[in-house]
Amino acid sequence: MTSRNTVQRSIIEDELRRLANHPTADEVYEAVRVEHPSIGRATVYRTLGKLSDEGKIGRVRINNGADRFDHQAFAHYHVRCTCCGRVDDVMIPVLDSVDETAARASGYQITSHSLQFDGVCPACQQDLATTA
Amino acid sequence: MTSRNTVQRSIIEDELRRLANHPTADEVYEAVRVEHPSIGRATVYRTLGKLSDEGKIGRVRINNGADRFDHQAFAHYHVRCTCCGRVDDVMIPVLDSVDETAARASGYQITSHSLQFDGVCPACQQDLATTA
DNA sequence: TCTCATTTGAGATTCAGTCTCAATATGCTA
DNA sequence: TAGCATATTGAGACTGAATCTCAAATGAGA
Repeated sequence: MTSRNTVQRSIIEDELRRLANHPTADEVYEAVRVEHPSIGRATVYRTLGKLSDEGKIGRVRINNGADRFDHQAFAHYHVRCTCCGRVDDVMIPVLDSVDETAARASGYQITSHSLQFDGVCPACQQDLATTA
Repeated sequence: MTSRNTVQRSIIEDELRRLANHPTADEVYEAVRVEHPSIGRATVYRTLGKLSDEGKIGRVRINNGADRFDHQAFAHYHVRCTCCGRVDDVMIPVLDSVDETAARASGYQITSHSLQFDGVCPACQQDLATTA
């Protein structure tokens, strides 16, 4: 018995799936609280962390901001809009070969890499264009 | 008059250059304090931030840890050892073309990307081999 | 040298996340 | 189906990193 199926765990999983678009742990917490006010903040943080360790969900580490969670578990990259903060998927092929290249260049045994883009989302591009 | 040459600023720059290997802001602060105990922590954080904004030094954002600063300003990637936490340079060519690819895939106007490797450094590989 | 906007230092504050620990709930065993 | 060992929860304290506030100090143009 290493991992138990608790009510909280499935509530949190469901909420993440419902929110769909890369919420922070705190956003999940607030969303969950609406229906289940007794759930604790630590539980949400703990559970999201555990689920991502188990590979059931993805965790997107944001430079200079709270981690975000992704109901899609498979490996893919992300962009963050530097204007509004939203985070989207970037569906380009995963760069497998860079790990090998980096290993040769550094002497490290590379276990993974993380690649994140910064940019301006379509909506903010629009806003900037009309404001200017 | 937008930016002044203060004593503190050059002390901090010198110390970063002396430390050479990707210290955190707090490590720079502690190092600076040895010779200049009156310098403030906020000043060190502020100054390192400003220098990196100006492009005079590099800032390495570490997943799940304090930012590190790099006296080398030109763009290059980094690896972090998951055992001992040290950070090293990865001297491989910068992937310019991914920005274009990501822009097409996402609709974002990409301004930059950050790529960070995780792995095991040569020293820790050695340790693991002898311990096992 | 005067003047004044920029910068500093000390400490409070924020933010994200983890830890503690008693109480609770899960699920194995009988 | 009850008993039990232990994993998990919830509340709030705590941590680490970084920023903010504001009075005092200081750089540099005039």
